[in-house]
Amino acid sequence: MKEIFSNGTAKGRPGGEAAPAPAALAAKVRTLAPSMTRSMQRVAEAVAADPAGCAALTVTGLAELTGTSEATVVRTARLLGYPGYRDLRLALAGLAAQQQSGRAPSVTADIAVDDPIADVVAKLAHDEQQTLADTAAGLDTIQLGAAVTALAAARRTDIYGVGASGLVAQDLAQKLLRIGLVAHAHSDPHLAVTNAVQLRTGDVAIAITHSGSTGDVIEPLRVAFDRGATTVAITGRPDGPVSQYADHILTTSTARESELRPAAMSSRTSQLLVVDCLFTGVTQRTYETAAPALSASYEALAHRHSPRTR
Amino acid sequence: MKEIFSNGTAKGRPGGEAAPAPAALAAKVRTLAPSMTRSMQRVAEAVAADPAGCAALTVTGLAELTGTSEATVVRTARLLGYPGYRDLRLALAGLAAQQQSGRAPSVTADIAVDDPIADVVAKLAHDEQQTLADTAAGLDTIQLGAAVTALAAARRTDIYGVGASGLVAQDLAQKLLRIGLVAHAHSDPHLAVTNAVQLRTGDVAIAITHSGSTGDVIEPLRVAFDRGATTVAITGRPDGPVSQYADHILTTSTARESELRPAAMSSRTSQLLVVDCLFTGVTQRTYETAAPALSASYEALAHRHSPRTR
DNA sequence: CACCGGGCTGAAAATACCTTTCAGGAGTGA
DNA sequence: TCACTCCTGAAAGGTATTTTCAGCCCGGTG
Repeated sequence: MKEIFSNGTAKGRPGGEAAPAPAALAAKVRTLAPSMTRSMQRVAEAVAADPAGCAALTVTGLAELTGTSEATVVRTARLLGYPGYRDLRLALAGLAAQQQSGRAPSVTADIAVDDPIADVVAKLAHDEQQTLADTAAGLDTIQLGAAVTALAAARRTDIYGVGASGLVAQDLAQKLLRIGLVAHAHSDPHLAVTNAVQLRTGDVAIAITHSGSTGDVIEPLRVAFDRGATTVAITGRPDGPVSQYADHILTTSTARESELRPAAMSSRTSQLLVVDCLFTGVTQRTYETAAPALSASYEALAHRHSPRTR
Repeated sequence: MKEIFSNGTAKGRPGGEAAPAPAALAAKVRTLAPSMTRSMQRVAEAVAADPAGCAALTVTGLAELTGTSEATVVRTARLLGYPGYRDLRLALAGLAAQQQSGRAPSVTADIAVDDPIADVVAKLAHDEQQTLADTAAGLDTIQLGAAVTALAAARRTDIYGVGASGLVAQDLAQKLLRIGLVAHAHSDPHLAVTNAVQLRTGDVAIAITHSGSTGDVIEPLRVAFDRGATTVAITGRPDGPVSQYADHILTTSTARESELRPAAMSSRTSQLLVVDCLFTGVTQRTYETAAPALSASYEALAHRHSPRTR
């Protein structure tokens, strides 16, 4: 056709969308899995389970292996952020090579009801570490940078979260207050909406929801969006309803969950890392005012600690 | 040696030598270069010089780049031990990935004011992972087990925490409520004390304070202790004042902190891991009642999530 | 100097592979 | 039950890779 280097892959990154995903493929699979259809999940699963093996297969081979069709394989590759299967396969080969050299056994079984307490500690710690690594790998630094910029310049910031995410929202609010910003966390949906109405261009609204479809936080974000505020979504489902009102989307990773390890646990870890990144970014950006504010709040609290404990 | 099948097809000969060449590609190129024709040398040279770049090219692209033809590229790939160009390209992608991973930005360094956002993410994630590892290693499983036992049998549980630790306290309370226990988090010191008075033997009181000397949480713990309740302290300073009223002490780790990474950040991570361990332990211990309670709360919340996103 | 043969080379044909289209069909909500 | 949406795979349609083959360069030879 018109292209000379048709599939050339060209470094060109037009819209600046999903990253080609280097090593964070397993994480991406887990993040996107819920939004996949059954057949696509089968493909994604096979890919995540054995990158090296899949890299050796053609589209047809992988389709047969998973009992699906070539079309489905290509669709899955697209969903994972690649232009087509060819590129997914290249990435897979890279991943396989890394694993080969990395040699990480990490035999992490699920937590069982009869696990001794020491095993529980080890497994929980390991899982949370994994969640952190996945989140860091999957976080879009462009989006993050944009959110930081907006926060640093905001007249005021409203943060919405309910349930477990509500605590994360409060954590972020506490942090931002400490560096002299005007931030408030809302977990009451009604108050959140009534406050959102006050926002205007230049202000920032942040919605935190793992599922991406929590009506109670989507509604205030929508209001803020309509009022012209800069809106940010911190969610594990970037394709969820919340995203349609978000100027910037920060994706948290979705870790394996089980009965003894509810989603709320890993999503919280992931969300907090994102929150820390936002906070640190803003602190850097506004260092001149943030540093003295931090010191001041630190000193003010010193009095609350009784006898000095050396 | 003489040629096997001059220009014969000779579809792969498994039994022979021909290693697929993992990472020793540059070496192979040098070894085989003398036996190559001029055009093939040009191709081999390009491949050795920029594996990543070549991996992004199609056979046609690489032919143009080297000023040769597709046929020559394929011949070169064969000479290097691959069945065809496709496989050489996969190997190249793997090689590129390995090189890529080789350069890890000194992630252990402190966060600087002018660090690019990507470094901030990496460093924060790394630090939190470190904190988790430290906490898991330092946690006394005997004390933890004792605390779990007390919680599982408690008539009611009060949890005290202020500031950042207050959020952790709420997190624990939320979790315990979800498995059918009676738990409440207090961040108001006055209310905490008035509630503590209601506790009696068999009940549990938990104080969360990083410094170990936060008067606002020590006071209610003291009251609870005096009333005969089982008391637990989650603190980073096991030698602090809070410990004198604690039956069980769970130690959180104190990670390196800096201006851009206040203690509150790592202490929170550490505290949350301990909280998760407590929660999981209690869930195991009371599985018969906890499991249905968890399912029930999960289902109750499903309604709060708007349109199904599949 | 003319001729010849071997084998490198790239254009083009042939094939394998990847992508797109499209219609049937399962699942869902009314 | 019916209408509807959207998943799904078969097959058509394109690209990329591989193979074939004729031309050409080069050195050797009469």
